[in-house]
Amino acid sequence: MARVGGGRLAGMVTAVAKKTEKPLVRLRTRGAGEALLLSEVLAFRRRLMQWYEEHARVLPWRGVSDPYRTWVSEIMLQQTRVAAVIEHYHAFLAKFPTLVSLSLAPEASVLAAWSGLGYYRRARMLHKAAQFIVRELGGVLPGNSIDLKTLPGIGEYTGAAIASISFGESIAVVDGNVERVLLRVTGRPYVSTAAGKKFVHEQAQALVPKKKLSVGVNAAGDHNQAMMELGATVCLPKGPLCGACPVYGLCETKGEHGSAPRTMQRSLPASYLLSLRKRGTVTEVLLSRRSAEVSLMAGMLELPPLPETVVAGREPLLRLRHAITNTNYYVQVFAARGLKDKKMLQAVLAEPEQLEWVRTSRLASHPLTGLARKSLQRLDVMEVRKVRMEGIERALAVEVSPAAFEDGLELDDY
DNA sequence: GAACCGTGGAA
DNA sequence: TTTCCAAGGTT
Repeated sequence: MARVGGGRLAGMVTAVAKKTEKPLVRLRTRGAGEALLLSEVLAFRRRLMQWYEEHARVLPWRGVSDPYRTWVSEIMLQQTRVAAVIEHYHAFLAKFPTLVSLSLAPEASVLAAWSGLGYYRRARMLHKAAQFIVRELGGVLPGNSIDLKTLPGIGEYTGAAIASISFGESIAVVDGNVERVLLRVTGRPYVSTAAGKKFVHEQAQALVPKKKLSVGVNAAGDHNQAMMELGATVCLPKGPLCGACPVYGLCETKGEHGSAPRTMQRSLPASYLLSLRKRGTVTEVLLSRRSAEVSLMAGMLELPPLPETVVAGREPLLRLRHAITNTNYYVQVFAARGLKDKKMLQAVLAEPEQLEWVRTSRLASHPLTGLARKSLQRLDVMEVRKVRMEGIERALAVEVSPAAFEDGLELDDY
Protein backbone atom coordinates (compact mmCIF):
# COMPACT_ATOMS: atom_id res chain seq x y z
CA MET A 1 0.00 0.00 0.00
CA ALA A 2 2.71 2.43 0.88
CA ARG A 3 4.02 4.11 -2.18
CA VAL A 4 7.14 6.15 -2.65
CA GLY A 5 6.98 9.19 -4.81
CA GLY A 6 3.25 9.55 -4.51
CA GLY A 7 2.24 8.21 -7.88
CA ARG A 8 1.11 5.14 -9.70
CA LEU A 9 1.84 4.50 -13.31
CA ALA A 10 -1.09 5.56 -15.40
CA GLY A 11 -1.74 4.76 -19.01
CA MET A 12 0.76 3.94 -21.65
CA VAL A 13 4.28 5.18 -21.39
CA THR A 14 6.17 5.30 -24.62
CA ALA A 15 9.21 7.32 -23.75
CA VAL A 16 12.29 5.58 -22.51
CA ALA A 17 14.90 7.29 -20.43
CA LYS A 18 18.41 7.39 -21.65
CA LYS A 19 20.86 5.80 -19.35
CA THR A 20 22.25 8.56 -17.23
CA GLU A 21 19.79 11.30 -18.08
CA LYS A 22 16.35 12.35 -17.01
CA PRO A 23 13.45 10.82 -18.90
CA LEU A 24 12.58 12.59 -22.11
CA VAL A 25 8.98 12.52 -21.06
CA ARG A 26 8.00 12.45 -17.44
CA LEU A 27 5.92 9.51 -16.47
CA ARG A 28 2.34 10.60 -16.07
CA THR A 29 1.22 9.59 -12.66
CA ARG A 30 -1.65 10.34 -10.38
CA GLY A 31 -1.05 11.13 -6.73
CA ALA A 32 -3.29 10.32 -3.83
CA GLY A 33 -6.40 12.45 -3.85
CA GLU A 34 -6.00 13.63 -7.41
CA ALA A 35 -8.47 13.36 -10.22
CA LEU A 36 -8.37 10.48 -12.66
CA LEU A 37 -6.35 10.99 -15.80
CA LEU A 38 -8.06 10.89 -19.14
CA SER A 39 -6.45 7.60 -20.05
CA GLU A 40 -7.68 6.14 -16.78
CA VAL A 41 -11.22 7.36 -17.39
CA LEU A 42 -11.48 5.37 -20.56
CA ALA A 43 -10.05 2.24 -18.97
CA PHE A 44 -12.32 2.64 -15.95
CA ARG A 45 -15.45 2.85 -18.08
CA ARG A 46 -14.53 -0.14 -20.18
CA ARG A 47 -13.64 -2.38 -17.26
CA LEU A 48 -16.67 -1.32 -15.27
CA MET A 49 -19.09 -2.03 -18.08
CA GLN A 50 -17.59 -5.37 -18.90
CA TRP A 51 -17.91 -6.35 -15.27
CA TYR A 52 -21.48 -5.03 -15.09
CA GLU A 53 -22.60 -7.02 -18.09
CA GLU A 54 -21.54 -10.17 -16.32
CA HIS A 55 -22.46 -9.40 -12.73
CA ALA A 56 -25.48 -7.11 -12.71
CA ARG A 57 -28.13 -8.32 -10.35
CA VAL A 58 -31.54 -8.96 -11.79
CA LEU A 59 -33.75 -6.35 -10.18
CA PRO A 60 -37.43 -5.65 -10.87
CA TRP A 61 -36.80 -2.08 -12.02
CA ARG A 62 -33.99 -2.99 -14.38
CA GLY A 63 -34.92 -2.93 -18.03
CA VAL A 64 -38.25 -1.21 -17.55
CA SER A 65 -39.18 1.30 -20.22
CA ASP A 66 -41.87 3.17 -18.31
CA PRO A 67 -40.33 6.30 -16.74
CA TYR A 68 -43.09 6.29 -14.12
CA ARG A 69 -41.86 2.94 -12.84
CA THR A 70 -38.28 4.09 -12.80
CA TRP A 71 -39.39 7.14 -10.85
CA VAL A 72 -41.22 5.04 -8.28
CA SER A 73 -38.24 2.74 -7.87
CA GLU A 74 -35.82 5.62 -7.42
CA ILE A 75 -37.95 7.25 -4.75
CA MET A 76 -38.32 3.95 -2.92
CA LEU A 77 -34.59 3.33 -3.12
CA GLN A 78 -33.66 6.57 -1.37
CA GLN A 79 -31.77 5.53 1.75
CA THR A 80 -33.51 2.19 1.59
CA ARG A 81 -32.16 -1.29 1.03
CA VAL A 82 -32.86 -3.10 -2.19
CA ALA A 83 -34.48 -6.01 -0.37
CA ALA A 84 -36.99 -3.73 1.35
CA VAL A 85 -37.86 -2.04 -1.93
CA ILE A 86 -38.44 -5.31 -3.72
CA GLU A 87 -41.00 -6.21 -1.07
CA HIS A 88 -43.03 -3.09 -1.86
CA TYR A 89 -42.32 -2.32 -5.50
CA HIS A 90 -44.64 -4.84 -7.12
CA ALA A 91 -47.55 -4.31 -4.78
CA PHE A 92 -47.28 -0.55 -5.14
CA LEU A 93 -47.33 -0.69 -8.93
CA ALA A 94 -50.12 -3.24 -8.92
CA LYS A 95 -52.16 -0.79 -6.88
CA PHE A 96 -51.05 2.30 -8.82
CA PRO A 97 -50.07 1.02 -12.27
CA THR A 98 -49.92 4.44 -13.90
CA LEU A 99 -49.02 7.97 -13.00
CA VAL A 100 -52.66 8.96 -13.43
CA SER A 101 -53.93 6.22 -11.15
CA LEU A 102 -51.49 7.38 -8.48
CA SER A 103 -52.63 10.97 -8.85
CA LEU A 104 -56.26 9.95 -8.36
CA ALA A 105 -55.65 7.87 -5.23
CA PRO A 106 -56.33 9.12 -1.71
CA GLU A 107 -53.16 9.91 0.18
CA ALA A 108 -54.03 7.37 2.88
CA SER A 109 -53.99 4.55 0.34
CA VAL A 110 -50.60 5.67 -0.95
CA LEU A 111 -49.26 5.68 2.60
CA ALA A 112 -50.79 2.26 3.18
CA ALA A 113 -48.88 0.89 0.21
CA TRP A 114 -45.74 2.54 1.57
CA SER A 115 -46.15 1.13 5.09
CA GLY A 116 -42.90 -0.37 6.27
CA LEU A 117 -40.65 1.50 3.84
CA GLY A 118 -40.15 4.47 6.14
CA TYR A 119 -39.53 8.10 5.26
CA TYR A 120 -43.21 8.58 4.57
CA ARG A 121 -42.66 12.08 3.31
CA ARG A 122 -41.36 10.40 0.18
CA ALA A 123 -44.75 8.83 -0.46
CA ARG A 124 -46.55 12.10 0.16
CA MET A 125 -44.24 13.98 -2.19
CA LEU A 126 -44.49 11.29 -4.85
CA HIS A 127 -48.26 11.57 -4.64
CA LYS A 128 -48.16 15.38 -4.77
CA ALA A 129 -45.80 15.32 -7.73
CA ALA A 130 -48.08 12.93 -9.62
CA GLN A 131 -51.01 15.25 -9.06
CA PHE A 132 -48.95 18.21 -10.25
CA ILE A 133 -47.83 16.37 -13.38
CA VAL A 134 -51.39 15.43 -14.26
CA ARG A 135 -52.72 18.89 -13.54
CA GLU A 136 -49.96 21.01 -15.05
CA LEU A 137 -47.87 18.86 -17.36
CA GLY A 138 -50.44 16.83 -19.23
CA GLY A 139 -49.62 13.71 -17.24
CA VAL A 140 -46.14 13.38 -18.73
CA LEU A 141 -43.07 13.08 -16.52
CA PRO A 142 -40.41 15.69 -17.47
CA GLY A 143 -37.73 14.24 -19.75
CA ASN A 144 -34.61 15.90 -18.37
CA SER A 145 -32.85 16.27 -15.05
CA ILE A 146 -33.36 20.04 -14.73
CA ASP A 147 -37.13 19.84 -14.99
CA LEU A 148 -37.34 16.65 -12.96
CA LYS A 149 -35.66 18.41 -10.05
CA THR A 150 -38.47 20.94 -9.84
CA LEU A 151 -40.77 18.17 -8.64
CA PRO A 152 -41.17 17.49 -4.92
CA GLY A 153 -39.04 14.61 -3.72
CA ILE A 154 -36.68 14.73 -6.69
CA GLY A 155 -33.29 16.16 -5.85
CA GLU A 156 -29.83 16.02 -7.33
CA TYR A 157 -29.46 12.26 -7.28
CA THR A 158 -32.97 11.23 -8.28
CA GLY A 159 -33.19 13.78 -11.09
CA ALA A 160 -29.96 12.45 -12.58
CA ALA A 161 -31.00 8.83 -12.06
CA ILE A 162 -34.33 9.15 -13.85
CA ALA A 163 -32.91 11.34 -16.61
CA SER A 164 -30.06 8.95 -17.37
CA ILE A 165 -31.89 5.67 -16.91
CA SER A 166 -35.14 6.62 -18.60
CA PHE A 167 -33.96 9.19 -21.11
CA GLY A 168 -30.28 8.50 -21.69
CA GLU A 169 -29.15 11.91 -20.47
CA SER A 170 -25.39 12.06 -19.91
CA ILE A 171 -25.48 13.12 -16.29
CA ALA A 172 -23.77 11.41 -13.39
CA VAL A 173 -25.57 10.10 -10.34
CA VAL A 174 -23.80 10.49 -7.03
CA ASP A 175 -25.22 8.37 -4.26
CA GLY A 176 -23.48 6.85 -1.28
CA ASN A 177 -22.11 4.03 -3.43
CA VAL A 178 -20.67 6.27 -6.11
CA GLU A 179 -19.11 8.58 -3.56
CA ARG A 180 -17.43 5.68 -1.75
CA VAL A 181 -16.11 4.17 -4.99
CA LEU A 182 -14.68 7.45 -6.18
CA LEU A 183 -13.10 8.38 -2.88
CA ARG A 184 -11.38 5.02 -2.74
CA VAL A 185 -10.27 5.02 -6.35
CA THR A 186 -8.80 8.51 -6.13
CA GLY A 187 -7.61 8.20 -2.56
CA ARG A 188 -9.20 11.45 -1.55
CA PRO A 189 -10.20 11.49 2.11
CA TYR A 190 -13.81 12.10 2.97
CA VAL A 191 -14.60 15.67 3.92
CA SER A 192 -18.09 16.99 4.53
CA THR A 193 -17.56 20.23 2.69
CA ALA A 194 -18.87 21.70 -0.52
CA ALA A 195 -15.41 21.29 -2.05
CA GLY A 196 -15.37 17.63 -1.19
CA LYS A 197 -18.77 17.14 -2.76
CA LYS A 198 -17.71 19.08 -5.83
CA PHE A 199 -14.69 16.88 -6.40
CA VAL A 200 -16.77 13.72 -6.27
CA HIS A 201 -19.36 15.14 -8.64
CA GLU A 202 -16.69 16.20 -11.12
CA GLN A 203 -15.12 12.78 -11.03
CA ALA A 204 -18.46 11.10 -11.47
CA GLN A 205 -19.36 13.34 -14.37
CA ALA A 206 -16.00 12.80 -16.05
CA LEU A 207 -16.67 9.08 -16.07
CA VAL A 208 -20.15 9.16 -17.62
CA PRO A 209 -20.21 8.40 -21.35
CA LYS A 210 -21.04 11.56 -23.26
CA LYS A 211 -23.45 10.09 -25.76
CA LYS A 212 -25.54 7.07 -26.39
CA LEU A 213 -23.44 4.59 -28.25
CA SER A 214 -26.22 3.47 -30.50
CA VAL A 215 -29.93 3.03 -30.72
CA GLY A 216 -31.20 0.80 -27.98
CA VAL A 217 -28.09 1.16 -25.89
CA ASN A 218 -28.27 3.53 -22.95
CA ALA A 219 -24.62 4.18 -22.20
CA ALA A 220 -25.14 6.80 -19.49
CA GLY A 221 -27.95 5.00 -17.70
CA ASP A 222 -26.10 1.70 -17.71
CA HIS A 223 -22.88 3.33 -16.57
CA ASN A 224 -24.63 4.99 -13.63
CA GLN A 225 -26.26 1.77 -12.58
CA ALA A 226 -22.94 -0.02 -12.93
CA MET A 227 -21.23 2.49 -10.64
CA MET A 228 -23.89 1.96 -7.98
CA GLU A 229 -23.81 -1.78 -8.48
CA LEU A 230 -20.07 -1.82 -7.93
CA GLY A 231 -20.44 0.07 -4.69
CA ALA A 232 -23.34 -2.06 -3.53
CA THR A 233 -21.86 -5.47 -4.26
CA VAL A 234 -18.04 -5.13 -4.39
CA CYS A 235 -16.79 -1.83 -3.00
CA LEU A 236 -18.57 -2.44 0.28
CA PRO A 237 -18.36 0.04 3.17
CA LYS A 238 -16.66 -2.53 5.34
CA GLY A 239 -14.62 -5.38 3.96
CA PRO A 240 -14.58 -4.44 0.28
CA LEU A 241 -14.14 -7.38 -2.08
CA CYS A 242 -11.14 -5.95 -3.87
CA GLY A 243 -10.30 -9.29 -5.41
CA ALA A 244 -13.49 -9.09 -7.45
CA CYS A 245 -13.13 -5.46 -8.44
CA PRO A 246 -12.84 -4.65 -12.13
CA VAL A 247 -11.00 -1.38 -11.44
CA TYR A 248 -8.65 -2.64 -8.78
CA GLY A 249 -5.68 -1.67 -10.94
CA LEU A 250 -6.89 1.93 -11.08
CA CYS A 251 -7.57 2.19 -7.38
CA GLU A 252 -5.42 4.34 -5.15
CA THR A 253 -6.47 2.93 -1.79
CA LYS A 254 -7.44 -0.67 -2.46
CA GLY A 255 -10.24 -0.30 -0.01
CA GLU A 256 -8.93 2.07 2.59
CA HIS A 257 -10.72 5.30 3.23
CA GLY A 258 -12.15 7.43 5.98
CA SER A 259 -15.85 7.98 6.32
CA ALA A 260 -18.24 10.41 7.92
CA PRO A 261 -18.61 10.21 11.68
CA ARG A 262 -22.04 9.09 12.78
CA THR A 263 -24.18 9.88 15.73
CA MET A 264 -24.36 7.45 18.60
CA GLN A 265 -27.32 5.16 18.95
CA ARG A 266 -29.38 4.74 22.05
CA SER A 267 -31.80 2.13 23.29
CA LEU A 268 -35.21 2.75 24.80
CA PRO A 269 -38.12 0.60 25.93
CA ALA A 270 -41.54 1.08 24.33
CA SER A 271 -44.83 -0.63 25.08
CA TYR A 272 -48.10 -0.95 23.21
CA LEU A 273 -51.55 -2.38 23.77
CA LEU A 274 -53.13 -5.06 21.66
CA SER A 275 -56.87 -4.97 22.03
CA LEU A 276 -59.15 -7.00 19.81
CA ARG A 277 -62.92 -7.29 19.71
CA LYS A 278 -65.36 -9.36 17.71
CA ARG A 279 -68.54 -8.08 16.19
CA GLY A 280 -70.29 -11.01 14.62
CA THR A 281 -67.81 -12.49 12.19
CA VAL A 282 -65.74 -9.33 12.05
CA THR A 283 -62.67 -8.88 14.19
CA GLU A 284 -61.41 -5.42 14.94
CA VAL A 285 -58.25 -4.08 16.49
CA LEU A 286 -57.91 -0.87 18.43
CA LEU A 287 -55.49 1.58 16.84
CA SER A 288 -54.37 5.08 17.66
CA ARG A 289 -53.94 7.76 15.06
CA ARG A 290 -50.83 9.86 15.45
CA SER A 291 -51.38 13.58 15.43
CA ALA A 292 -51.09 15.41 12.14
CA GLU A 293 -48.81 17.84 13.94
CA VAL A 294 -46.02 15.50 14.98
CA SER A 295 -42.99 15.36 12.73
CA LEU A 296 -42.62 11.61 12.91
CA MET A 297 -45.13 9.52 10.97
CA ALA A 298 -47.83 12.17 11.17
CA GLY A 299 -51.38 10.93 10.79
CA MET A 300 -50.46 7.29 10.66
CA LEU A 301 -51.98 4.50 12.71
CA GLU A 302 -50.23 2.55 15.45
CA LEU A 303 -51.09 0.32 18.37
CA PRO A 304 -52.10 2.43 21.38
CA PRO A 305 -48.91 3.30 23.27
CA LEU A 306 -48.60 2.45 26.96
CA PRO A 307 -46.44 4.11 29.62
CA GLU A 308 -43.64 1.95 30.96
CA THR A 309 -44.87 2.41 34.51
CA VAL A 310 -48.05 0.45 33.94
CA VAL A 311 -46.48 -2.53 32.23
CA ALA A 312 -43.83 -3.22 34.82
CA GLY A 313 -43.86 -6.85 35.86
CA ARG A 314 -46.32 -7.96 33.22
CA GLU A 315 -45.62 -10.58 30.62
CA PRO A 316 -45.86 -9.28 27.05
CA LEU A 317 -47.46 -11.12 24.15
CA LEU A 318 -44.62 -10.09 21.93
CA ARG A 319 -41.13 -8.67 22.19
CA LEU A 320 -39.25 -7.21 19.27
CA ARG A 321 -36.66 -4.68 18.36
CA HIS A 322 -37.57 -1.75 16.19
CA ALA A 323 -35.05 0.82 15.04
CA ILE A 324 -36.09 4.38 14.36
CA THR A 325 -33.30 6.65 13.15
CA ASN A 326 -30.76 6.57 15.97
CA THR A 327 -32.83 4.70 18.51
CA ASN A 328 -33.29 1.02 19.05
CA TYR A 329 -36.67 0.49 20.64
CA TYR A 330 -37.09 -2.69 22.61
CA VAL A 331 -40.79 -3.07 22.13
CA GLN A 332 -43.29 -5.07 24.13
CA VAL A 333 -46.91 -5.60 23.18
CA PHE A 334 -49.39 -6.35 25.96
CA ALA A 335 -52.87 -7.74 25.90
CA ALA A 336 -55.58 -6.29 28.03
CA ARG A 337 -56.68 -8.92 30.52
CA GLY A 338 -59.65 -8.79 32.81
CA LEU A 339 -60.81 -6.22 35.27
CA LYS A 340 -57.56 -5.46 36.92
CA ASP A 341 -56.32 -4.19 33.58
CA LYS A 342 -58.67 -1.30 33.80
CA LYS A 343 -55.61 0.54 34.97
CA MET A 344 -53.61 -0.38 31.91
CA LEU A 345 -56.42 0.44 29.51
CA GLN A 346 -56.94 3.81 31.06
CA ALA A 347 -53.25 4.45 30.92
CA VAL A 348 -53.19 4.36 27.14
CA LEU A 349 -51.23 7.36 25.97
CA ALA A 350 -53.83 8.62 23.55
CA GLU A 351 -56.86 10.84 23.55
CA PRO A 352 -60.18 9.10 22.97
CA GLU A 353 -60.63 10.83 19.64
CA GLN A 354 -57.34 9.37 18.44
CA LEU A 355 -58.56 5.82 18.91
CA GLU A 356 -60.37 3.85 16.28
CA TRP A 357 -61.36 0.25 15.66
CA VAL A 358 -60.14 -1.18 12.40
CA ARG A 359 -61.31 -4.42 10.85
CA THR A 360 -58.37 -6.79 10.82
CA SER A 361 -59.26 -7.88 7.29
CA ARG A 362 -58.78 -4.31 6.12
CA LEU A 363 -55.54 -3.46 7.88
CA ALA A 364 -53.57 -3.47 4.66
CA SER A 365 -55.55 -0.51 3.35
CA HIS A 366 -54.73 1.70 6.34
CA PRO A 367 -51.58 3.79 6.76
CA LEU A 368 -49.97 1.78 9.53
CA THR A 369 -46.59 2.65 10.93
CA GLY A 370 -43.92 0.09 10.19
CA LEU A 371 -43.88 -0.99 13.81
CA ALA A 372 -47.66 -1.45 13.96
CA ARG A 373 -47.59 -3.44 10.75
CA LYS A 374 -44.74 -5.61 11.93
CA SER A 375 -46.33 -6.21 15.34
CA LEU A 376 -49.72 -7.10 13.92
CA GLN A 377 -48.19 -9.47 11.42
CA ARG A 378 -45.99 -11.04 14.05
CA LEU A 379 -49.09 -11.58 16.20
CA ASP A 380 -50.99 -13.06 13.25
CA VAL A 381 -53.61 -10.35 13.53
CA MET A 382 -52.73 -9.09 10.11
CA GLU A 383 -52.64 -11.35 7.07
CA VAL A 384 -52.17 -14.97 8.08
CA ARG A 385 -54.79 -15.39 10.71
CA LYS A 386 -56.71 -18.51 9.82
CA VAL A 387 -54.94 -20.93 12.11
CA ARG A 388 -53.86 -19.02 15.14
CA MET A 389 -56.51 -16.34 15.19
CA GLU A 390 -58.88 -18.24 17.45
CA GLY A 391 -56.33 -18.63 20.15
CA ILE A 392 -55.44 -14.98 19.98
CA GLU A 393 -59.04 -13.93 20.13
CA ARG A 394 -59.79 -16.07 23.15
CA ALA A 395 -56.79 -14.74 24.92
CA LEU A 396 -57.25 -11.12 24.09
CA ALA A 397 -60.42 -9.89 22.56
CA VAL A 398 -62.81 -11.33 25.08
CA GLU A 399 -60.98 -9.63 27.87
CA VAL A 400 -61.67 -6.11 26.69
CA SER A 401 -64.52 -5.14 28.93
CA PRO A 402 -66.67 -2.07 28.41
CA ALA A 403 -65.95 -1.02 31.95
CA ALA A 404 -62.34 -0.63 31.07
CA PHE A 405 -63.20 2.11 28.66
CA GLU A 406 -65.75 3.96 30.67
CA ASP A 407 -63.71 7.13 30.56
CA GLY A 408 -65.13 8.09 27.24
CA LEU A 409 -63.42 5.65 24.97
CA GLU A 410 -66.75 4.90 23.37
CA LEU A 411 -66.81 1.24 22.65
CA ASP A 412 -70.27 1.35 21.26
CA ASP A 413 -71.74 -2.09 21.03
CA TYR A 414 -69.09 -4.37 22.32
C1' DG B 1 -24.85 23.51 6.72
C1' DA B 2 -26.96 20.76 10.11
C1' DA B 3 -30.89 18.39 11.71
C1' DC B 4 -34.42 15.55 10.71
C1' DC B 5 -37.06 11.88 8.54
C1' DG B 6 -37.92 4.99 9.14
C1' DT B 7 -36.53 0.51 8.64
C1' DG B 8 -34.38 -4.03 9.30
C1' DG B 9 -30.73 -7.33 8.22
C1' DA B 10 -26.21 -8.46 9.25
C1' DA B 11 -22.26 -8.71 12.01
C1' DT C 1 -27.05 -6.70 22.54
C1' DT C 2 -25.40 -3.05 20.05
C1' DT C 3 -23.63 -1.10 15.96
C1' DC C 4 -23.71 -0.11 11.19
C1' DC C 5 -25.81 1.89 7.36
C1' DA C 6 -28.77 1.82 2.40
C1' DA C 7 -30.00 3.97 -5.17
C1' DG C 8 -31.42 11.23 -0.42
C1' DG C 9 -34.48 15.28 0.09
C1' DT C 10 -36.30 19.05 2.63
C1' DT C 11 -36.15 22.68 5.83
